Amino acid sequence: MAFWKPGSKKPEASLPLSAEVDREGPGDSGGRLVVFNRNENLALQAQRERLPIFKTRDAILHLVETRATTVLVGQTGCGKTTQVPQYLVEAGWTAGGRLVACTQPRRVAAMTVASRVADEMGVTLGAEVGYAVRFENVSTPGVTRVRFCTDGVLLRELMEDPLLSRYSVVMVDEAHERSLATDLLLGLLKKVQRRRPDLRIIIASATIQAEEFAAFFDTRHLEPKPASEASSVNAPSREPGIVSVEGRAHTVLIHYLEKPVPDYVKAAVGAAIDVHRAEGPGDVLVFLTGEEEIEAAVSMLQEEAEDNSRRLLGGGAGTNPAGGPERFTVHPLYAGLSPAQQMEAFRPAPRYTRKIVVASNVAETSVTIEGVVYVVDCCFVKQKAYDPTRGMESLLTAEASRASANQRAGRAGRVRPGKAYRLCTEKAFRDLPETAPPEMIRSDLAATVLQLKALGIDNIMNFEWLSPPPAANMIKALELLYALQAIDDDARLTKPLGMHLAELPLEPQLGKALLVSGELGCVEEMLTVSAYLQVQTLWVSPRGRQKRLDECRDRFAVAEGDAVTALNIHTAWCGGRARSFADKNMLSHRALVRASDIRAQLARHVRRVGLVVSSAGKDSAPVRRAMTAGFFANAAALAPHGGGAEGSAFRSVRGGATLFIHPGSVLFRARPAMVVYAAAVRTGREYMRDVTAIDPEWLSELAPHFYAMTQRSGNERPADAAAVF
DNA sequence: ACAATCCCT
Repeated sequence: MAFWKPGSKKPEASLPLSAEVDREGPGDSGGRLVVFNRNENLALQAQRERLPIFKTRDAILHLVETRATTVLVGQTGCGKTTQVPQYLVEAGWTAGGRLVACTQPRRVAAMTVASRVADEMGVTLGAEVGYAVRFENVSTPGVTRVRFCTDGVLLRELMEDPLLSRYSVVMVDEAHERSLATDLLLGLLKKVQRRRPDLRIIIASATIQAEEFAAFFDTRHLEPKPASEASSVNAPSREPGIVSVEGRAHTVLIHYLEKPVPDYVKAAVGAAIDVHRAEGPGDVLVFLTGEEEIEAAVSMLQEEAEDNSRRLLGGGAGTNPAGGPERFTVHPLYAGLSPAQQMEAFRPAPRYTRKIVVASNVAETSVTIEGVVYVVDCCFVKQKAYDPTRGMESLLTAEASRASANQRAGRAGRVRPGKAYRLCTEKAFRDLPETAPPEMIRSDLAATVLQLKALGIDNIMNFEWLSPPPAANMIKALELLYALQAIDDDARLTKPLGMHLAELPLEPQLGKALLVSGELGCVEEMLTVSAYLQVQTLWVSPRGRQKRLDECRDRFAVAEGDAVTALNIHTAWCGGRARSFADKNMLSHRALVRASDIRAQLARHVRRVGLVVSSAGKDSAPVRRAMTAGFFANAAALAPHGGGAEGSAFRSVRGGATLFIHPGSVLFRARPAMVVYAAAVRTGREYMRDVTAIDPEWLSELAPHFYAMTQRSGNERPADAAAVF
């Protein structure tokens, strides 16, 4: 492997936090912390005390006691997620009926970590220890003391209880990931803390971002409280404390390329094969950016595996010079695969066989593959970007950050010391950005701004963002909300429309489409459409079965577009809700169940808002009118000459951009005169997804204010936006 | 000769 050069700094000094659940900890369960026979629990207690974090237990509790905010820096497997909430319980933070919250960016993490902690505390999940994720609230009012939840759930809770009055401590875990929800939550928590000095915040973060969080929460310069005020006597210091916990990960030796390579997919395949031939036992995890690359690499490796086993003839227990197996198997892993296909990548390899998993970013944070000792990293990621002038999100392949590459490398050090091979030179690596740009600054902000307004934050320009989004993104969001009549000329939330939109767990445009269905007499239908537009992978798409998929889709497809097609699917699915129905039609059973769950949740919201549930029966026009009333800003007209085999070209009504119908839409080959779309995304071309054919007349009828506004000056903005200029 | 990083209310 002459083309590899070991990194000059041997193991990475500090791998960032693993985003998954800390698994270190006592292996057994049972035993209880609130006990009458303490001896029973000695083994459990001893194991908890062996965790690296135990050494800093007192320091953590001291900081939480004396500081309003504590930043907790902890590496993979240090036990922070499972132990800190328990320390807080032991130290009395849940006395007097108060709760400790611990937020996670992902549902599975919230659920599994809650279950783990309940085991360690010897209580039933849902009693003293519970969790809350969308559709599932496993907790008991008055009994639950520690509550794990997604950060999205806590954000919603903030709308009902703006001071989070039930909580004594909120721990925001995996904060270094800088997801939109985490950033928003941290900004709001800072605000809450000003009115509730007793609220303690713990931010669990990777090393490189600890200072940034600490600086953000440092409020020593703000309004020193008069000494006469009783509450200030015991008020904690406004200077955040930082505490660092050592991890338990094994060292990972990093290798770099001596020279850059022109094709990283081929290079990744070559590196995986080199590792297989030269290294000892242990599975290989290869990071590439997306499905196309992954499938290409898998087929190359598959070919090699077949040649390889032909060469080996029988035998089966052969080893290479380093003692590694001679045989290997190959598995793709990305979120678009069905659960059954994903399982293949997790199943341990047969004896005398090495497993090579070629994965997307799912394997960086969301899931862990046991047994990985070698990582190959292409050092690229697919990253969302937002173009405010076009109101369009795009997905571009970008350089990975060093933090992300370190996280990937860390996947090799879970079971024993490992090795990581980066497909770039060491110099190129040093030039990579330290961290990825926070999601907040590259996202459509309409829903975020709406939520802030609903929380009474009227001047969003003055909101203390952890990373302020570009002004253009905020203006775009305000313009859209204004056009939807969710905010008025003074940029205040309208009543009741704006309020209701903020309460719905939908993007504002779709929320508007759902709310107007009351007047249009198609609430039943719009509940279904709204729910189906929320699920991403409705169709199963195994490679090489494109024809069959098209046939299946044609069974439900109608010329009115994807929304009306969803109605057909839902009606057919409701016939028996059978898995066999899903399989027969190449639909994802899981997605159908999820759509039904979302539909039920939306139905509850809609009833609370006072909509009378109505149905338009077989007439699709009201549904398409409702879609127009929500997505009028996303209208596009068939271009006179455009298009060919790649689909018809359209021109956006506002802006005149050239757009194509996404190949996944039922209207891909159709040529409707006018459409509205729920989302536009740029990959190679600019594509419209979730497309509905409409009557052009409807635009001026259902959104006169918007189209009149565009014609008059094209320039009118609500007050909040105007203030920037 | 057509497309899909990843999460979440």
